Amino acid sequence: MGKVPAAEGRDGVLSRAVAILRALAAAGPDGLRLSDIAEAADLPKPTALRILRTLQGEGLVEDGPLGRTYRLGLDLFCLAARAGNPSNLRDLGRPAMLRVAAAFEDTVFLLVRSGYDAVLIDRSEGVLPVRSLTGDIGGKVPLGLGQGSTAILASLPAGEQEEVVRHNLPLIRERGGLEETALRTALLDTARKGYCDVANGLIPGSSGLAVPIRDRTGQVIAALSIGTTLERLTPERRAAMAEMLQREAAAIGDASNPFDPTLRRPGASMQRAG
Amino acid sequence: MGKVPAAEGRDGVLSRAVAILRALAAAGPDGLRLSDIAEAADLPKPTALRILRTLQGEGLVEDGPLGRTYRLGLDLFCLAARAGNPSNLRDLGRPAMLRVAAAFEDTVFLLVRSGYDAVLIDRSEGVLPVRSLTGDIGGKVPLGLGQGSTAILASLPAGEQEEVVRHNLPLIRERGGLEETALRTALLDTARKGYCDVANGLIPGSSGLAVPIRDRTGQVIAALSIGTTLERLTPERRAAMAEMLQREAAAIGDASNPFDPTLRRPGASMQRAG
DNA sequence: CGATTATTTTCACTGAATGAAAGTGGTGGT
DNA sequence: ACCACCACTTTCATTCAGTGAAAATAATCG
Repeated sequence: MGKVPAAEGRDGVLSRAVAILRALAAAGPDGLRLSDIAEAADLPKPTALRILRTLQGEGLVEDGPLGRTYRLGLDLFCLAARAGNPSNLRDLGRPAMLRVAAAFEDTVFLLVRSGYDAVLIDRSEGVLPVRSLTGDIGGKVPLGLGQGSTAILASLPAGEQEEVVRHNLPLIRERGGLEETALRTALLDTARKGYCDVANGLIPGSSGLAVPIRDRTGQVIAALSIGTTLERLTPERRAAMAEMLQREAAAIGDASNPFDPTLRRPGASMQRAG
Repeated sequence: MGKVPAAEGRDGVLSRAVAILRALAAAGPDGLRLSDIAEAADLPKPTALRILRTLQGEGLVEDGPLGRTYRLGLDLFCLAARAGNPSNLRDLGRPAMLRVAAAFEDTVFLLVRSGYDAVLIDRSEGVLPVRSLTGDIGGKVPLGLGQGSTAILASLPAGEQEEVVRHNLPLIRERGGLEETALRTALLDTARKGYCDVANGLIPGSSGLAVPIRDRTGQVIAALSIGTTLERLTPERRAAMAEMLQREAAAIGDASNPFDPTLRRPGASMQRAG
């Protein structure tokens, strides 16, 4: 009869179903076979099968390309397309992104913070395809890896920033980002200038520039970022980009709803508005 | 007792949870209160609450902007970002879309068929923002409304096309599309030319051009579409666009996996591989 | 074709899910 | 300040949805 509040039970069909969905998401578009799913979600096969059938009935899962495989379905895509829009950021940001992309003909990214990560929620392509660290829309990067992500980290309150840095440093190092000293310098630099242009050159020749987006209470909620190449990032363009990004970011922040609990700190996961 | 196979039960926590997710998706980014959710999903409040809590624990649902509201969470967005990629179409299509967008500086859309509808699964913006019928990524249009959607419909086998037309005509008419005669003419015209440029002028001044994407078996699976304005659609540009779209669509189709069961006909919704 | 491995069905059991009812908290009217 | 109202939350006895071992069936491979 443990009434432990944080008893993150892995039982209940619902949690199991979500585990299956996660397993399918982790797999590619070719899908997974029942056995793989059962193993990945740590479920007996009959149970996995029953859940898959139900999900399939709901359209969230569909048959994969090769016979007897399963993958995430179109309905799930449609359903979730309207998710991940905290403070209406996606809608508010779209026009700004288009303007920036049109002005510089480079790719523009919109990232929101989620715990220790930043999630890419929108993108507007420029003339040349730029590879983003997050992979595609919906992808995550640890805060501190890449310009947008670093712009967010640099704008967090000191305590929170410290916690995130401590948590993410191993990940950042592992993925070829900055060392601790360089990262801390970059954070200070970003905070001072109001934009981030550290070349944590993960993709050789690539670079970018990002600014934090703050709501009206001053809390960082997102970042607006440009991805480009080193040679296109001339001093003049850099200045113009920084100026425009800051202007657009301010406009987005002003328009966003300040009363948004999505800025939950990573540590405190159970604040009830009691 | 009842062993009715098609007993699409609305019971089972899973189905109930999905009903709740659907309700939340239908609501805007401001979220819904418990009472509204319970009503929308046709569930008693305690049940709805319990499910919401579990979903929230999984990150699929989060607190809304105003106190005591719920909305779809970021995790759902991340999860589903990798869904809706039948035949790997999204990945295969991306480079083609970028090329087309760069060539004409107009917005490019990638639509896949889903039953009686077409779903927008990707978009690459041009210089001027074009409003798409589907709203945003993840949005649906009935087949036969808009160029991309019509390109798909025109390429279906006769019987299937007929069924879809009969099913969708009321919807199309209601939403300001073509009348039956005009639609049928447009379908023939599209099939003959290999691309669709009917100006079912839903958005005045807007127009576009679309081609079907067929897999190697010849089945239509998607459409590649350009959205532009009437004055930008000069005869020369139209010809160049049609040529390029057809070339790119053919390349995508050749690269796609032909053994994909996603081309399920709208009628047969319960084909079990027994 | 037979051996192996994956999928699916069956079924007796059980605890997860249920929802009526009671309790708590917050909001607005006077 | 008070009360009346409505929304949210907790409790708990009931029961049926979910479970998974085992067996049957189907696919795969050498």
